[in-house]
Formats: sequence, structure tokens, C-alpha cells
Amino acid sequence: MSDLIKSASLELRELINDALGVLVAEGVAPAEMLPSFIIEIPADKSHGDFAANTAMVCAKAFKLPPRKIAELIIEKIDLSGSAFERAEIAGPGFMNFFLGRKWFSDTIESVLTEKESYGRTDYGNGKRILVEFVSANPTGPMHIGNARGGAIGDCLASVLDWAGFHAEREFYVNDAGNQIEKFGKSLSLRYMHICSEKGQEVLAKAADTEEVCRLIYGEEGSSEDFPMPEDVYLGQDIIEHAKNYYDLHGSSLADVSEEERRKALSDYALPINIAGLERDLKKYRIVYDNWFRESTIHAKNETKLVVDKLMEAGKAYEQDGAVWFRATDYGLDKDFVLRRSNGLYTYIVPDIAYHYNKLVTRGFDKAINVLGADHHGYVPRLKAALSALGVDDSKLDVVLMQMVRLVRNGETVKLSKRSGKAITLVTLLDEIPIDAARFYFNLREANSQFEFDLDLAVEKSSQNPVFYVQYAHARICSMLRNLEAEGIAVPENADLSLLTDPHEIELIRHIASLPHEIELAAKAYDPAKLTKYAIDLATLFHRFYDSCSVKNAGSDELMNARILLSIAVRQTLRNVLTILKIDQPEKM
RNA sequence: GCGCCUGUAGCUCAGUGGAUAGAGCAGUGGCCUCCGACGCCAUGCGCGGGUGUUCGACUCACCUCAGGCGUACCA
Repeated sequence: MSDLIKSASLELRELINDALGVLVAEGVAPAEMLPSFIIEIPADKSHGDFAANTAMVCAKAFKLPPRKIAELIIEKIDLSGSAFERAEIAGPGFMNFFLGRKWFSDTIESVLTEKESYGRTDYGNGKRILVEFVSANPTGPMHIGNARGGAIGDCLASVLDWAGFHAEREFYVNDAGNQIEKFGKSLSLRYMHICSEKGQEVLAKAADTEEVCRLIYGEEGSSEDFPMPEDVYLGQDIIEHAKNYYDLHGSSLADVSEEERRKALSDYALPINIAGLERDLKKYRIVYDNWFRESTIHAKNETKLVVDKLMEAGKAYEQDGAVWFRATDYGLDKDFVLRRSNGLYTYIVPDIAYHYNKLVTRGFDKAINVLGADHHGYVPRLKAALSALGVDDSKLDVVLMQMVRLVRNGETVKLSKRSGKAITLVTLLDEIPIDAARFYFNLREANSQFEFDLDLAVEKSSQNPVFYVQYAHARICSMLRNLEAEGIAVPENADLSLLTDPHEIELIRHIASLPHEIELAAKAYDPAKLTKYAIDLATLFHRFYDSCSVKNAGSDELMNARILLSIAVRQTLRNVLTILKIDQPEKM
């Protein structure tokens, strides 16, 4: 595990601090505490590989102009034996440092040595992080928002893993509570539709289950013959479950109590849906470590325990027959209900118990939830309740993702949740390649409103940047194949110091920044940094390829060095694409 | 009304308080007798507006305008 950017940066900081120490000893600089300075990587490469603003922030303390201070510091720095070969003063007083040849050779060598683990760091120190994402209701199929959450959450977990954390993926199954009640009610209504006279007529004339569903669904899910009330699920999948149950068991449930019918249908359909979620997510290359069921919380009566605990702690009170949480004690503008006057708990109570389970019972150092932005109001409430239970609420972090705006023919597609006519994850993946979906959903950071152009995604064209990146990989593979066919083998080693072309230097610098970039992505919980990294790497390779011929390098030594550089690029590309779980085709 | 998020190029978006604000797409013009043209190169007076903090602000604070989402004894 090596992060040559970080080690060079640390070395530089030490060099500068040593120089400051000398200046203090000589009485040039004041002995008092000097302000902290920043070492950064300049956007403009002519400003060196690293830049320090030391002289500027010290101007006041030194009572000297920044450029003069920079001169004094640089005079005292001995670069020999360091990763750097030269330093210069620029602009208002920046000190710009340039890395030496050896650093660039070392970069390529460390990629070739570390291979498929190049990019990993121990930044996270093995701290245990639980990443919860998607957690779609098992009452129906997953929609486009789940597709985004899935791609983001899964890649975030990978990023954390590469950054040295122990990350686990978890799906919270809402297999209890109101949604399930509603699910049972919907199933029961549809089942009764099928058992009705009109329903039997449909069964008689329809060719298959699909047609039955379509006929009963009608135009908007509710019709004169098959009416549905306001607060139920209208989707065709509900009808399908009811029809399948009817095929298996006939109208046996038509005469039992409503409650019994709902339970039987729900018990039948829920496991099928949950298995379906697992299957569809697996197709999307997402495999969870844990499927945590809400019903286990209820089975252990943990909802009651939570409320009792909060009551005992004086953080909850009864009013109007309901139990309220003292949210105003935690800076929120109003208290909220934990237990309704009808005796049922609100949705947040099992959630509190669930997060208590994550952070206390299971002892994770951190819990990250990837949630839709419409949940933002819920986060402070959850955190407040956790604090009231004595949990350090900073251990819960939330990645909010803005809604996906679907665009077709240049117009926003309106989605009706009620009629169940959302575009599902499955239909999306039927239309566009999985590689494209995973890449596309990680192209923008979670917290940006995201426009998903269906026409563009369906095109499978090079418009999608994933093809651009994969093309770079295929191009390297092809080049190596052709060289091999001409009897040119991959060298054991080469004189990498021959790589001095600006295109080569930039490419190597970018390769070197992978560990750093992964660390930044982990810190910011933002896997989108890595898709950008991959695109940039591909761009730099294409430029290099265009201006630095490998086969016709002019000398065998240079050719060999360029072959090794190309292999290092390919390895780096592979590692990034592995994190994103995107294929690395050798031919396209 | 209050709270959270977002306003950067024609479009979609990057941009850790720093030096001349960047990509992709779309447009225009070039580059294959030479390792994959699914590529490369050239071409752009744009940080919603206003105060302030700072040596320095797209970045921080306050105000304001616009959009999205919350603000249930729904989840």
C-alpha cells in the first residue's frame, strides 16, 4: 500500500518546517507559534507538483513581504535526497515544488508491484462502517431512485473498503408496519376482484396472467368494475400476486375474514417480493452482507423498549393519548409522536431501535445511510432520539441524494406513484447496459439533482462516458496483443526515467493520485470522484497514445518504458473499474 | 411562514479560501500510406443578485431572488 502523493506531501511539510526552525534559531523569524500553512496540488501544472502558501500566511508574523520570506525558506531547504528536484517562487509568494524523476519511476513501479491492490490505503484503520442503502419497500418493485441509491451505496462501500475501512452492506427490509398492512389490503382487494363475477369473466377470456393483470388494471388502476380506494397500491404486480395465489389455492380465501385473507396473501407475496429484490439487485451486481428485517425489531418488542427508555429518561411524555418525543430539547422546532393514540407506533420508533442496534448492539463505529432527499427532515429527528438514548449521534451519517429527473424526448417524465407506473430498476436494466447504469448514476455526486436522459442512455452509444473509459482499456489490451504478435514481449523492467514527455508526466502524476483520490472519495462519501478519475485517466492515456508512439518509440529502451507505463495505466483503470464494478473489456 | 438542498459556458455538470474558473455533450474547423478515428487537436469575455470577513472569495457569513424537497397521531 503506497500513497506517493501523500508521502511526498508529508516530506515537503517536514522540509518546510525544518527550514522554519532554522530561521527561528537564527532569529530571522519570530519564535512564537507560526500560523499553519497549506500544501496543495496546483490546478495549473506549470505551478509545480505541490505548492505551499507558507510565506503568505507568515507575512504578518515575519513582518516581511511574502516573496522575501519564500526566498529565505527556500534557501534553507535542502532538496537533495528528497522526492523533489527543484523549487521556485511564484505569484504573490507561493513556493512551488517539482518532483524528481525517481518519484515518477517509483510510481509506475509501485503500480506494477501492487497490481490489483494498487490504490488501497490503510486510512480507515479497519474501522467498522455499516452502509445501508436502497432498503426499498418489499411491497413492490424497485424504481429509478433505488437504481441511483444502489449504485451510489454499493460503490461507496467499495470505496470505503479500499480506503482501509471494514465496510458492510446492509438492506433494511420493511417487512412490518403500515406499508405491510397496506400491502395486505391491496392484495385482498385484488384477490376479491378476481373472485368476483367480473373477475371470473376476465379470467375466462384472457390468454395469460399478464393479460388478466392488464384487464383488471384498466387505464389507471381503478375502474368501475374493479374499484380501488385512495390509500392502496395500484401496481399490476399486486394483481399478479393475487392471480398467482388464486391459481394455486382457488377462491379458498373468499369467505374467510378480511384479516385472515390479508395475512394469508401478504405471507404468500412478501417472501416472493423480497427474493425478487435480492435477485434484481444481484443482477445489478449488488450483494449485501446483511438483510436486516424490521420484523425482528417487533419480535423482540424493541419498539416498546425504546419508548419506555425515553419515558424513563424524561425525554418523552404523554399528551392527548399519544406519546411524544421532546424534540425541542434537541433544537428541533416541534416535538413528534412516537406512539399514536390508537396504540400504534409511528415509523420512526422501529427506525430508532434499528439504529440503536447498528451502533450499540452491533457496535459499528459508523453507520451511513443513503437516503432520498425527501427524508432530510427525518434525519435530525432520528439523531435527536439516538442522543436521548445516549448514542453519539455523530456516528450516524447520511448521504442524501436528490431526486432523479427522468427526461424523454427532451421532456420531463411525470411519474405517478399512485398508479404504480414508475420505471422500475428491472425495466431500466433491460433497456441499458448495467455498466452504463452503474457508471451513469455515479457520474454526479449524490447531492445534485440528477437528470437521466432515457433516450441517451438507451442509445448505447459513445455518448456515455463509460464507453470512453472502457475503450481506453481495450485499446491498451489491443496494443499489447499486437506487440506480442510481432514478437515484442513485455519487458521485466525498463529505464522508466526515459519517460519525460509532458504527456507521460501528466499521465504518471494522475496514476499516482489514485490512492489519494480514493481517500478523498471516502472522506466525502462521494464515489462520483472515481468516475471522474477514470474519465481523466482515459483522457490522459488517449493523449499519450496519440502523441507518444509505443511501437515506434525510436529506441527499444523507450518502447519498453512506454509498455510498462501502458500496463500501469491498464492496471489503474482496472482497479478503478473494479471499485465501480464495471467490466473491463479487452476488445470492443 | 419555518427548515434542508441547489443556482457556474447553449445543455449536463466539476471546482479542497489561493495564482489566467474547468470537463463532457451540442456547434465550427483540422488530423488516419504511421501501435484501434468508439481517438486526438483547435475554437468559449460563464460563477443568480447584493453587502461583509480576508493579503486573497465560485468557495466563508448575512441579506435577497429563483427552483427542488420537507414541515402528518403517512412511511
